[in-house]
Amino acid sequence: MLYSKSAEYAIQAMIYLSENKSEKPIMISKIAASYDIPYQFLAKIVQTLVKQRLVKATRGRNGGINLGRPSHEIYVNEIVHAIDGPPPEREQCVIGLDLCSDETPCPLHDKWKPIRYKIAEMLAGEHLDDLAERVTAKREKMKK
Amino acid sequence: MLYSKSAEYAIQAMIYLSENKSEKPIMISKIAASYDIPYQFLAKIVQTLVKQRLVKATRGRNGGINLGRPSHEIYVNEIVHAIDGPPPEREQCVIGLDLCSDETPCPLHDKWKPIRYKIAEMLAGEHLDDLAERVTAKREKMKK
DNA sequence: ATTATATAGGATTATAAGGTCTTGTAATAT
DNA sequence: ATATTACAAGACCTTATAATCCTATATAAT
Repeated sequence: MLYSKSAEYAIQAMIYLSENKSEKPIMISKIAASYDIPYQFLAKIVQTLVKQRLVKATRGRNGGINLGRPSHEIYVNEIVHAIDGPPPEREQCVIGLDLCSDETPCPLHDKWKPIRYKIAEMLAGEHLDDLAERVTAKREKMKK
Repeated sequence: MLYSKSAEYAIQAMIYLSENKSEKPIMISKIAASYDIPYQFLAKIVQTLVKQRLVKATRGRNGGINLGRPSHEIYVNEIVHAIDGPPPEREQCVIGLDLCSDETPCPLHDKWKPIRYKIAEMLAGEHLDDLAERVTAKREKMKK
């Protein structure tokens, strides 16, 4: 809906890294198993994250991946853009009408614009530390 | 984003019908040309709209299509559901976490829920008459 | 009746996203 | 040194959406 399946997996993987902070690298296969993501596919996604410096990879025995930066400095929209590419320059019209803009708005324009803004705000306002914390809290709650 | 390309074309076509109200049927090819939609593709989409009774088709010479009901009684979400199928029973989590619900919310849950509601509200609140009127107004504005 | 014209609909192709397979390469424990 | 382990990366397969092709069928004008 808001991003591709790949980006979704990337977010999940990075939440995992954030939850399991450790000096030692964490294996991609472990993350894949934990979130039930196809291993090979996640490995590919991680390659992109590495190139974008969102995660650091350590090769070889005892290798794995770590966050590229502290978890409170990584925001969800960064992950999405790293995987799905940057957002379009000119936001496109909801009903695909050419020449739709603030000056000549399409019929849904005025209702859609604030919603689109809210979405961007949501993704830009959440950092990994936040997410991981709440996932952990959720796990606790579910044990009961 | 909110619906498939097919649904987008369907909305455009029905706006056209709403703008050009007439007793006589309007040709699919004319609509396709007007909105730059691949003709054969639109024809196929229209077949579905006909089955769902959102438009009425008249075959043969001088044939074409008309709205199935008055334009002020047709809402955008009906068109979307007719083409893309009905919305899922259980709304799915934004970051794809299983077991995400109001009771055990995922990290983005509280921010996403009201946005999702706004979107549904937007699509359910706009009827064709409204849209067509504004498209017409827009055309006028652009002439200047 | 015949012909032109428009939708109906099955079969097929194109493209992109999602997912798998296989081999290469770096690091380290032995 | 060498075997093992884990990421890197290219080629390939699968599925869904988007788009096209071709023929059938209905209808109205001639």
